[in-house]
Order: sequence, then structure tokens, then C-alpha cells
Amino acid sequence: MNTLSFSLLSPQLSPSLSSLSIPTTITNDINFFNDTFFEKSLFGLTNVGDFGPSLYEWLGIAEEDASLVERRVKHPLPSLPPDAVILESSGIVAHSQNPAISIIPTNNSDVVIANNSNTNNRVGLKRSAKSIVSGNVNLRGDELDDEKNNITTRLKLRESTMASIAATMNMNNKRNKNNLSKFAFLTKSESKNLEDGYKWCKYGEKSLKKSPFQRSYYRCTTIGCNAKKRVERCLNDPTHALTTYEGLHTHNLPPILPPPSRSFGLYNNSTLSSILGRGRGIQKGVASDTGAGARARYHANNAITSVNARTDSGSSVNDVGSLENIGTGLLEDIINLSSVAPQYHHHRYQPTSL
DNA sequence: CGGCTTTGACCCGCGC
DNA sequence: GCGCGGGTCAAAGCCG
Repeated sequence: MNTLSFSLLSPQLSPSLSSLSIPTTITNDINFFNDTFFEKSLFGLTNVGDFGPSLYEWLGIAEEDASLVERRVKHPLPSLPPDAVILESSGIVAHSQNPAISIIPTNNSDVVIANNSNTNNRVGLKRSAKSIVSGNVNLRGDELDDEKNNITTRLKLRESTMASIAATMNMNNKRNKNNLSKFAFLTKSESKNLEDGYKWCKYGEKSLKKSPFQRSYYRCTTIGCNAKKRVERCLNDPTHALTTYEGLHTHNLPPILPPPSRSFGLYNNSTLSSILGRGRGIQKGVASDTGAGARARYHANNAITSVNARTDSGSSVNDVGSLENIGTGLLEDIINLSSVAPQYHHHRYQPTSL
């Protein structure tokens, strides 16, 4: 198997991520998706795990194998929307109620962005991973043709996805000047927030010199966690939101939501808002906590309560406890930024220039 | 009234 | 040293 290998510039921050090798060619070797892969992959780097199982399907891993993998890794992968489709041109777009529509580059220089006008060109991808990988299904002739197309498209997607992850990691490594793990996601979204399952506190917003749009600043609300993210509109395409993550989560995903489900819409913004309580619009629940500044938190009754230093008032957030209770997230929009937004080429990603 | 966002001020690093 | 621009702070204000 051909692989791409990278080394992190700041391994002291991520000891388990001192190097990364990912395949550049399609692999059906389940052994590749082992602990090392996940711990050293983008998912391990970002600790954005604890997602549903469907990315295994996305990657073309049979469900039974995915189950084995899930038992072996600490951080399952993002779930794929149930109505996700792969365009004939091998891009993937997640159509759902969730406004964070995924776009994955087909290669380093081509990105397919779907909209309602080209849905006729989509190839459905709702078959089980088992059927995709093993073909172990009873299909009519036309269905079999579709299935073959799906398999081909899926494998192409996996290949391009791996390449995309490699490119993203490579870009990230080159940017790691300040010993901070940093990477970005570009999502097609009317919302500013990419729902990743973590609970964020918005602590600032700035107008940017080089952009007519404002940048929002968030930090993870979990005590001791230094993860931050910034969200801004893509300069070239305001319909896309650029989310830049900085630092590593030191905890698992808080189980705010019900267990992973293939129902992507379950985690849309309105649902989040209703689950998480009162709020003002779409940011609620994703970037929510008490105000900025010194915060004290305590554990009580299997819950973390965030306490604002000014008001001593708390908001209930569930524990970050056992894996069995871990929720899910939607961080699945890995993209090679330079391919869709030229202004985001490597040299623009100096840690202090964002 | 509590929880959360907004927003102006302040801080800090960098380039000139 | 100064100014610019990005990042952060925290009081005020909004909303359910």
C-alpha cells in the first residue's frame, strides 16, 4: 500500500501524533484502521472523535469490521448524514436539514459543491457499508448497476478523502509555528457554527481588515480544555463558513445529545436549541456557556456546571464521562482549503494572522 | 431573573 | 518607538 507520511512540528503537544501515515491508494485492509491510524490521524489530532459509526461506511469499511474498530479506538468517527450523496463527479455533499453542508474535494484542485439545482446528477448512497464493500445483497439488475456505481464512487471518495486528510495534515504541520495544533474546516452553511458536538463559549468577535465579515472567537467550555475555534465567512464565497480549530480537546465529547444515530437531522440547530434550552437563534447550544473571563466549574451529579465568575450562575452540561454515554458530532467537513479558497494557501495560515 | 451575546476597550505581537 | 491589526476581556444589554 502506498502511504503518505507526515511528522508533527510540535509532537510534545501531541505525543501520540508524532507521525502520520495514511494511504494514498484505496485499501480494504481493515487492519489499517487500527488504533495508530485513529490516534495519528486528523481525528486523533483534533480529538473530534466520539461520532457515530457511519464514517466507516463512508470509508467503505464493512459494518462488522467497523464494529471491531470501534471497540478498539477511543474516538469513533463522524457520522455520515443519512441522505448524503456522492456526485457523479466524485464530490460528496451532505444534504440535510442541518445547514452545515459538507463538501469534500475530489482532489487537491477540484471541489464539487452541490446545490438544489444539480441534485439530478447525484448518485444515491444509502446502501449499507456491508453491501457496498462485499456486495452481499440481493439486488435487481438496475439496482446492481447502481450498487456497482456506488461502490466505485465510494472507493474514489475514500481515496480522495484520504488525500484530503493528508493535505490538511500537511498544511497544518507547516503552520504549527506556535506549537498549537491548528486546522480548519470549510463548510457550506448559513450558520456561523459548525456543530462538532463540543460546547463552546463565544468570547469575542472582530471585524477583519481583509474581510467584510466578522470573525467570531470561541473557546471550549470544559474545564482545563484549551481548545478554541474561530469562525468566519469565506472571503470568496460568503455562503461558506471557515472554522479554524486551535489546540486539542483534553476530554471526550460531552454527551449532550442522544446516542449516535444515522438521523442527521436529529442534530440540526433547532433540535440542539430545544435540547439545550433557551437561546437566541442558531448559535445557541453550539457556542453557549457563561460569559468570558475567569470561570469556575465543578462536577456534581454526573454534570459539569459552568459558573460565571461575575454571577456565580451555572448552566447544566452533562458529564464527559464514560464512552457509553458519549454523544455525537458533525465535524465531517474536512476540506483542502486552498482548493476552494485560494486566499487560504499555506502561507496565510500563520497562527497570528488569523 | 438567569443565561448568553454583544461590543468597546484593552492587550500584545509584529512590522516599519 | 509607534502604529496597526488580531486576540481577549468583561460589563452591558438582550431575550425567553
